[in-house]
Amino acid sequence: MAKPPGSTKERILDVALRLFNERGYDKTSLREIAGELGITKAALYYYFETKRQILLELHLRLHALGEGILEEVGRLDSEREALAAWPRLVDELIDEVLANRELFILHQRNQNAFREIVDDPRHRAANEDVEERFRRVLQNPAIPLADRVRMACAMGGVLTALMGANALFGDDVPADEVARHVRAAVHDLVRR
Amino acid sequence: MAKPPGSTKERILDVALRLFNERGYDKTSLREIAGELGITKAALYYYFETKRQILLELHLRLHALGEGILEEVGRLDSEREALAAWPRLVDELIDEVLANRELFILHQRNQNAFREIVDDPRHRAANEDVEERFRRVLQNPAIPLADRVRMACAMGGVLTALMGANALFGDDVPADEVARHVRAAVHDLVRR
DNA sequence: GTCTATATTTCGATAGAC
DNA sequence: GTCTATCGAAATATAGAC
Repeated sequence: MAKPPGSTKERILDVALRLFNERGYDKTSLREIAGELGITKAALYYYFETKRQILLELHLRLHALGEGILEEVGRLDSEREALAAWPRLVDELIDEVLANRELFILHQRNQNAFREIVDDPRHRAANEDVEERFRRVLQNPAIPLADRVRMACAMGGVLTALMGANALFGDDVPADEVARHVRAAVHDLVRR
Repeated sequence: MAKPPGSTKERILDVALRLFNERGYDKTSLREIAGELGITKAALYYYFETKRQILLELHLRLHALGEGILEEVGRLDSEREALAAWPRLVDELIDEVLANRELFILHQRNQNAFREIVDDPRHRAANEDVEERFRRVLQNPAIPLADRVRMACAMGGVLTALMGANALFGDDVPADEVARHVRAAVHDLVRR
């Protein structure tokens, strides 16, 4: 499952991630990706069947990233458990966004593109349980709607403030300082 | 500036908005837009010079929407003024998102597409002062970073929870109830 | 594994009749 | 103001040599 980190396939994915974020998935051609790697477009087809597969593999990277946190989310059945766990889960989300900013930005900026891969069997297998787990919390009637809304707001706030940190607050603000404030802010949201 | 609400041009914009949200800007062809209106692709070019112009006009709709709120933001120079005004400004944002959900979703889901129009002179004229006004608040060193981060988190939370309300909390939750909880939640963020 | 060359499709945009 | 017909560009994807 974990590919050697210098392999051509991984280098393709790294370049694709960067270009998808710079120009958007639809406006990035395979020719451009290949060009940055010093190979030709045709060579990409040795590693990926279609352009979508490249996007899919990047999506699976995000999945792999969140497996630990999601497994925990899935076990939060009762109101008491969920409310107690959320501050810690939000902290983990913050850490992961900081460590994998590009990957999160890809998903934020290419939401329409990702709708193409939802039918792919590889995506379905990896995603069905994820959605199920999230539903167990955010659509759980045992938890008051007010608290579920606060959880969603916290997640949205974390993503907005961290992914757009430089654009929002200026290029000179230290990322760790922003992160510290985000942590404090959203903790006020999820802890009663 | 305000076009008759039943005119062909407005109907084109309405259909385009819907299709851009359903399939994404890049994957929506002019042929599809025309087809939904019962006209041909060539007829669209009587109203718009390019496909981008359609996206631009939709962007200007959002601008027109936020003029009132933005004018107020621009006047918030001091820390005291800004902190005092934010709860009310967040409330106005909530109202506008509720009243114009499709328009906000367009911008959330097609961030890459909008980067094509930043160079358009019509966009620059409308946008430069907007960014300037936001910078006056979110990049104002007179306001503690902690508070600016809270403001950004509040905005992100509002957008996430309201635009994704059905997907997040289920199709059966009443929108106004979600809005009420969002209001309460983000008020905890921006008021100290 | 990587190349050259090409097939195929689709799209944005234009010309000109009505 | 809307149409038919078409152009030209660019993209994904494939075939087959090396």
